[in-house]
Amino acid sequence: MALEIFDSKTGTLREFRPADPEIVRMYVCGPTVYTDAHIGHARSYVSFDVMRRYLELRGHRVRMVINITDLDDVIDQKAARLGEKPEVLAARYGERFLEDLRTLNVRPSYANPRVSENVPAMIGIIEKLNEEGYVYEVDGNHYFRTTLLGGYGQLTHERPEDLLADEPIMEGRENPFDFLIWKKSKEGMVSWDSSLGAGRPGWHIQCYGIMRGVLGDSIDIHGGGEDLKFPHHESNILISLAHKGKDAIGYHVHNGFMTRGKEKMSKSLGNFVPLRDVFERFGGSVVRFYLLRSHYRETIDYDEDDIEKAQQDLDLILGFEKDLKEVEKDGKPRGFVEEEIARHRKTFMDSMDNDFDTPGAITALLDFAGCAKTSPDDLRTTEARLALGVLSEADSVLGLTGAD
RNA sequence: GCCGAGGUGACAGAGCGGCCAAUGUGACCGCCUGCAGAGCGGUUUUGUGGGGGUUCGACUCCCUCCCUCGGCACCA
Repeated sequence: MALEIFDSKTGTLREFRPADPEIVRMYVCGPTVYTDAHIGHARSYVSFDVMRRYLELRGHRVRMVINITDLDDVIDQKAARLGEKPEVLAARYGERFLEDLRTLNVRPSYANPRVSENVPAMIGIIEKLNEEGYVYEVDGNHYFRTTLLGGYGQLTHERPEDLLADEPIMEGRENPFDFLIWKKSKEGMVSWDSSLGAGRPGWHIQCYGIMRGVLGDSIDIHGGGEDLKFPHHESNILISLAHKGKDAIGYHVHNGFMTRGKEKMSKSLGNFVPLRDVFERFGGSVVRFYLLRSHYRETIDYDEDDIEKAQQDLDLILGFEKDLKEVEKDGKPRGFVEEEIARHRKTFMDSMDNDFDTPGAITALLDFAGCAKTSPDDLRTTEARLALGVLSEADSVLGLTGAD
């Protein structure tokens, strides 16, 4: 069976075929680091980590990049409020974010580039776009001209006019979809020199610039939360069309949201759950397992009772593994036959092939553990070893152990 | 309004046309135990949002309606 991935752009499952069979390139939009991550962030990075791990189990080499957005107005604002330098504040939260990823047992990325470290590459792209007429200035700020290309709305599957709010925000722009690509420098802002004057790159070009700079001209998977589809990823596609004449993304993948009391977690509603609060009660492995009990595109309504259930399921699987290790050593009967082992492995892999269906994959493991208890056959050492091999594969994908 | 994703037992969550509506949790009953827990064995909930259609046969495909969540310019 072949791996199929749901591509947001086509809205369909598509068989996964990387541009370069040797190396799969993944780029996941990282957080803006002005505060600590919440459970929703964890969900996103765990989801993409599992994809990466599964691709690796299938024999691919994967270059996964999660960027860190350390240049942004909200960072500046918070830093000003605290009376510290924006770059210091961003560095601190950036480090804390990477710590959180480790706690969640997210495999180390190929790179975690900061926006601030990649500005020269972005300036190069912006200047080129400017020369080619894609950029115009309004009051010192520079905007990307979206109307030249058409094709806006590819990800959202909407006509641009339907995307408009009641009162389009113009701010002197030619078109409401045009976006800030170069923000002019002002007091307290970290800035760079360019042919467009002193300033810094806008959000959309930041991601695009890093992606191209670190991974090259062809990215297999571009991921992020579903809220990033519009306008962020939509704008990224436009930049790519202007810059290279095509959208260089193979598969646009978006994870679903965390809600709390059925409402989206957000700062304004005050219902977000800081990840570090969760870690006080539950280990990283458990939180991770909890998130993976739902498919990555489903909405998860945050519920600590469910985390406790996840803990129980996880204990069941880990207990099974422990039993197997004992059997492997002393041959105590406990068992099933080889066909059972192969069957459960197949279910696991088939589930993962189905757009990374981790709930199905986890079920296969629970079923595996259950059948081992009730089967009348004696388990031989060789079978224990086989079964442990399957669990080990599963663990390499789900990352059940090794965190905390 | 436009676009997207969904609606399966108490909860989570599979099923991709017949092989079981899976699996785990919960609850209940036993065994075990000085008690409890763990473990083991067993039992359990009028469960597939409504209505049409296709089919010998639909949770599974098609149409339609209802409902939920999300996006519509800060957002993972």
